[in-house]
Amino acid sequence: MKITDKTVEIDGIDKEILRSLMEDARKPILEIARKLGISGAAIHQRLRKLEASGLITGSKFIINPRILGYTTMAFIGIYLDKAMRNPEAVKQLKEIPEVLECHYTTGNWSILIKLLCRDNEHLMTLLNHKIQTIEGVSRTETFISLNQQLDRQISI
Amino acid sequence: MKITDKTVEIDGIDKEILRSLMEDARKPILEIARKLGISGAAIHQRLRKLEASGLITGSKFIINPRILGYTTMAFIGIYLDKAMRNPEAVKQLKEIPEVLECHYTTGNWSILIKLLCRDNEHLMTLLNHKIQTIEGVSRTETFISLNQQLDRQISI
DNA sequence: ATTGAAATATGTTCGTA
DNA sequence: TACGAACATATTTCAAT
Repeated sequence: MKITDKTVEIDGIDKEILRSLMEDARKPILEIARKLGISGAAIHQRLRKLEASGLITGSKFIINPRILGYTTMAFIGIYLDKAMRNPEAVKQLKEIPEVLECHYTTGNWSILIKLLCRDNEHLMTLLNHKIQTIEGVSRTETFISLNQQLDRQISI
Repeated sequence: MKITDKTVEIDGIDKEILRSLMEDARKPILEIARKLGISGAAIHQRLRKLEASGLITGSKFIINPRILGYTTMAFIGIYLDKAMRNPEAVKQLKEIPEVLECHYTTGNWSILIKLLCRDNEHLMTLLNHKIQTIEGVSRTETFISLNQQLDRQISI
């Protein structure tokens, strides 16, 4: 990742295009073009510009993990006993597929992770056998998400 | 949201389709079809089935907030002084566009939120003027993400 | 930056196996 | 489920403004 990113100016039409595609990545460009009253070619060119600027980083299908039996989301604050071992600990955390996010944070912990597992038993197994066993991990604090009320990107 | 979701069985071809589209929602179905050696119509039919099952919930363009000047991500644990006021507090949190996630959690806090702001000053303004001022919020604990190492969906 | 038109590629439906 | 063919749309490029 770059150390610095150049910020970019976007106008109202760019915003409309982005809002449409952030909501549904497969919405046809021509449909957006008709809605905005400009040509498909214009949208196409603006999208190329937005991609070149680095603002658009890709697109994803979003799946509902519950349908696969993953119903328990949790946040775990991790205390590491030596700062030197942080990169190695993070490397091992990344290898756990249930770990979805991993942040170095200010505050009490060295690291905060978000993870998604099947149920509480699965969570406990991960904690005992995959996370607590990482060298340098001295202690963890677990917060189970009882109910996620919101999940969105930044508003444009 | 439904109280219960029926879990679903998916085969290896479904997984390949999903993996392709979770990585790039605009990848042409026909391209996936060629890669897997089956017809486009078959993929189309499988996608309809996966949508009907609720496993696919949509698709999104992913944008890089840094390009818009949003560089500071933080987690905030919120103590609420009366459980009765939780729904109203959550409602007000949702109205803050910088709040990306909001979870009821076990543990010390009533609520954990994830938010994205321009810089530390913006974060402080949000805390003082938008979050601490919500009725029922007694105390907050802020953890700034110094570096996000990982951001992904569940692996299929 | 935007347009329309042309060329290419994809999405979608349907009858059949 | 999967296929292929037929049809409808969308993407992409380009010369012109």
